[in-house]
Amino acid sequence: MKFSKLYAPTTKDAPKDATLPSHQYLVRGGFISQVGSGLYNFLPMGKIVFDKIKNVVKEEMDKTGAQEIQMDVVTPAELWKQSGRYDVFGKELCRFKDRKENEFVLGPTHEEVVVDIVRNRINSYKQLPLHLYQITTKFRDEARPRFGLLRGREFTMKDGYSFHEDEASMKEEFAVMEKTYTKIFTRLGLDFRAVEADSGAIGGSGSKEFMVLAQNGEDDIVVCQNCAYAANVEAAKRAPKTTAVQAPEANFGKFKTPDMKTIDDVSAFFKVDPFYSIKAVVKKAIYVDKEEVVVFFVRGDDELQETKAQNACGALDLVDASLEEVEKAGLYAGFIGPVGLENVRFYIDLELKEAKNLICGANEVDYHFVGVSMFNFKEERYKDLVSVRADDRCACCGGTLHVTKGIEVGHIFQLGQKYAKAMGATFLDKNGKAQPFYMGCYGIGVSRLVAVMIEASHDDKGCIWNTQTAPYVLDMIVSNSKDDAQNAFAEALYTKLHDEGVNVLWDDRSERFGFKMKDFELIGFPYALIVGKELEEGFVEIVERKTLDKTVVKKEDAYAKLKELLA
RNA sequence: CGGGGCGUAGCGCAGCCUGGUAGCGCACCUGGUUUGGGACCAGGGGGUCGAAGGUUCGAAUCCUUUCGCCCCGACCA
Repeated sequence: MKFSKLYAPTTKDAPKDATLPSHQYLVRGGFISQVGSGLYNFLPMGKIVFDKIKNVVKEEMDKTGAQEIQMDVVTPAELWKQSGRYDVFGKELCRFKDRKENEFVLGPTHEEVVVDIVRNRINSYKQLPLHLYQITTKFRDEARPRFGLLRGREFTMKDGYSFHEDEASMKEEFAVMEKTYTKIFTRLGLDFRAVEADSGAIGGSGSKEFMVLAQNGEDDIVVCQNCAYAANVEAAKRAPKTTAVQAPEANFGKFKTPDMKTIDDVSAFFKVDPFYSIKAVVKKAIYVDKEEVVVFFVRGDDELQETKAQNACGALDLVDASLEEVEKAGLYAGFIGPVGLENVRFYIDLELKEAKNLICGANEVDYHFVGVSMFNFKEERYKDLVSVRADDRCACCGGTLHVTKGIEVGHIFQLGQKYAKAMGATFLDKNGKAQPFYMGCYGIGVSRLVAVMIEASHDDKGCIWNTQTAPYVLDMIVSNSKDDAQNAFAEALYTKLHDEGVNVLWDDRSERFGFKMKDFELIGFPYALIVGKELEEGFVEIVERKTLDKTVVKKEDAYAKLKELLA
């Protein structure tokens, strides 16, 4: 490709709303252009990069025997009503009606559609397992699109769905996908971790996220310094917390604690470490048909993890409860405790089970209990509720846990029979009995990966692509476009490389040297060949984008050297 | 969804407070000089000032409504 013909509108200035490097450089480098909130066009180079990433994903998926299909972006609302997600999904689900007033949705994911595809067509266990996937457009009406391609509303995802006769087969495919995803992200040259994750509203049991470690990640991940344990904070576990501080020995009793509403107030008053107190967090849980105030109890020095809390009570959503709602539920803010608490749904963190010598609210204004022991609560009240933090201990090996930022690029789920059951999709098993399918589902954010590649690899001059994903692997810069000798040398080499199928760009524009170099650095081709004034003495230069190191080579050696670098 | 900000040329902005019919930098076009780090000189094109309504002799500027975009938070399969 000649640069003079390439539509790559590069700019010196970034759009003012671009805050992340990936967003700035992809726009400045002429890869993408914004057309609306969370909506982006891919320009020629953006499309090349996108296709390269997509091909890596496709190749690895095909190797596993998964078959590519394409489902419609527009899907009838009826399917969503069958699965029950029409009401559950919330405003992210973009709904609309056609001219005949029929209801549709823009697919944010395709479990319903794929179940409809196999329903009544796969009738026997002999036809299983089956894995269908697609790489297509999705639409989610995000509350707040941001970060360019990282959180757009329209995006491209690889989503695969597998069908199985039993749980064991489902788990096998899950393991295959974990390996496959590892291959894909390794091929793309990314620094990533597979982490334990919350399944969210999609449902199912086991789930793992693939996180690229990056400063600007949206997710917090807990990583053990000692062993392989890694998890999203939403699902992270830890070894039960302990303390060296002496427990306050006291008989059970009620004490007046005027106006002491915080853990700090109370622990200072009783001169007791917050570890030995119980913190109450009041939330309003929202269900399909009702709203309800729910109380969560954790140690005084712990924090509630909201996703865990939401899972504990099975709510669609948790929001902060207003003071008014708290009072209406018969609670006294600042003096709430599990002992004697009635008529309110509540949950207690697992680590408080059988704990002794605690202080908690007495459910009476200006009073706290001391010497509380946690014995007589029902088993189902105990749930994992705490937010794991840096320096907590690993549940697997006791090592120190650290917290780092990650960008989710892949997520694999074991869905079980949830969708097949809801939608009546069954097959006949070996005993001739109708069974709902066991399903797995596996996603990769393909368009998001375009941005992630840059988030993970850039400097203050621009993008740094690797040869696997670069729009062009080599940028040939003719320093003086009026110089016949330089042009002739460049053209000969360009033609040779081009004919051999090397993805090379020839900057033949009549711009000055510095201008072309800046574009090379901004766009971030892995290598540049500079054909300049030293050609007269028989030399050209090869520049590596990553290090910006320049190597002078004899002009007749340039071809061999480039072939070696680009191999 | 709560709080805030911004819409003036392709991009980045000034002008608005105190109304008088629009300007700067970059980009673009023509000619010339230049050619190893985003050149220089000369000339030139391009904006119904987001939209609608109102006040006024007169509105980018004041008032009302509306649309869009962005930031912080909540949210985020």
